[in-house]
Amino acid sequence: MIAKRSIFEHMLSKKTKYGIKALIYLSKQEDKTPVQIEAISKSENISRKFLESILLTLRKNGFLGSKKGKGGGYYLIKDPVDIKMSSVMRVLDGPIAMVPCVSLNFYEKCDDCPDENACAVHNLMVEVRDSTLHIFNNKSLADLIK
Amino acid sequence: MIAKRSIFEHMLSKKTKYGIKALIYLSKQEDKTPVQIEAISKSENISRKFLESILLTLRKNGFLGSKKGKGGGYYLIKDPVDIKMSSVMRVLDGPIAMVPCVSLNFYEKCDDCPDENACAVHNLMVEVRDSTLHIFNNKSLADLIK
DNA sequence: CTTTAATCCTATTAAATCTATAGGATAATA
DNA sequence: TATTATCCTATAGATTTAATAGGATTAAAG
Repeated sequence: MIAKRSIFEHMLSKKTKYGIKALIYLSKQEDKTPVQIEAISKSENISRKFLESILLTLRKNGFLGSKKGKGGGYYLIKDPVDIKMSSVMRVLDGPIAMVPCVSLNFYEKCDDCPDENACAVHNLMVEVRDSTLHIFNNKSLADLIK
Repeated sequence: MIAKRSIFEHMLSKKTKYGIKALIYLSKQEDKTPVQIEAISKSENISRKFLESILLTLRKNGFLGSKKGKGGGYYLIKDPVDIKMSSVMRVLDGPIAMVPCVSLNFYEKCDDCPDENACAVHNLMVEVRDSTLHIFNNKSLADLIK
């Protein structure tokens, strides 16, 4: 009874998806009062501990600020307009797409491919990379919430 | 010493990549004489047994024909012009991208998401799906080899 | 100054998936 | 009948993702 997978199934890891949802949640807050993990977790149906690690990553990478102790929590420290989806996805990593030989930031040569300029698969994936990146580069958190 | 992954790393599984390479190899044959797995395996640096299972899948899905016994092997039974990349990728499955809730063919609801029309992540991924699918739908095996 | 509430941090487990291999069954050729 | 090659199913190994555990740290409140 396992549903067959589509070619689009795992572009977005749960980690990244949850991260974006948390960012959306935080950007909808009226003021910049810290919000507790628990609140976001419940509202968005995300495992408390898993979300904790995700928010930690977002904080360490300059998206969120935090406050410890009573009344503590997380809050956005960037303007949603300045948070590009591509940067969020890079930070939360998760394998989203394609082959390493096509990566701009973390290029890696394919073991099997002697000449990638002559590799038709490579060139196809470059095309997909560019179109996808174009979308993620031009979509901000602010765009997502409107 | 593990290289950090990019957001584009695993869009294309090795299975699919090898499958496309095999199809390209076969489409470059002069005549339709069967080619043995071994020959493709060596030429493209693909594990013999792994490739065997991939070719089997391609045959069962109408891309290849085969012949057993001496002088046997695989051969293309469709015109490269009629082999769309999207259909190859669907057949060889491999998790390529995105979230199941965005799949046209194998839709699946997200556990965490009560209303996906209101889900900003969902809508973002629909956009990426469409742009990627557009490329794969309009790229044939024939396009790849020229 | 003690209690309580929250994040911080590292490590580890569990589950899923992809990659690859094994080994024999089947079929075709010579 | 020997040889060559695909057919087929099962399984092992490796990698990655998802999730959990448990305590350390910090801050507020009384």
